[in-house]
Amino acid sequence: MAHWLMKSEPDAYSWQQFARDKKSGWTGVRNYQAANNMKAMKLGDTCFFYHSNEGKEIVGTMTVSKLYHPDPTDETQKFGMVEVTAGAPLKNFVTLADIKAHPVLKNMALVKQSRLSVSPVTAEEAKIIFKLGGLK
DNA sequence: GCCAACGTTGGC
DNA sequence: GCCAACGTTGGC
Repeated sequence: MAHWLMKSEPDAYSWQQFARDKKSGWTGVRNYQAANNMKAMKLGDTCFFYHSNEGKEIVGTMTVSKLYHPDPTDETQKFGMVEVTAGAPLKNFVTLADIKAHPVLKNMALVKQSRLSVSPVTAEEAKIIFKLGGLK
């Protein structure tokens, strides 16, 4: 089971809103690398919800509930989307500062490729995030 | 608000 | 196919 991290600016779409919606189509990705990562997702994969700009922290989990398919909001029809279902909020948010201070997490794609909005998370990284986040 | 990083576009 | 110009993301 793979793990991923997906970013959203809370001004645009927050975790709080997502938790109310229960599930959401992840539209608006216009970057090939991010789209390729979504293409690689399988049903049931776990994703971390990261608040970019405001907050800069991992706030919750979600699972992939619909595979990659065309994004109707993309007029060029080049990019797709997945649907994700809300999981649990982290008990303790894992901040970017926490991540950068951690010997393992500091090598996350999130840090290395700061502009990539959908990035892979290794099994080891996921385990640490769950632990720091107070889950499992 | 600034700016570094980086992806995309378009002229040649 | 190269590369300069430009736009966007996102941390600080």
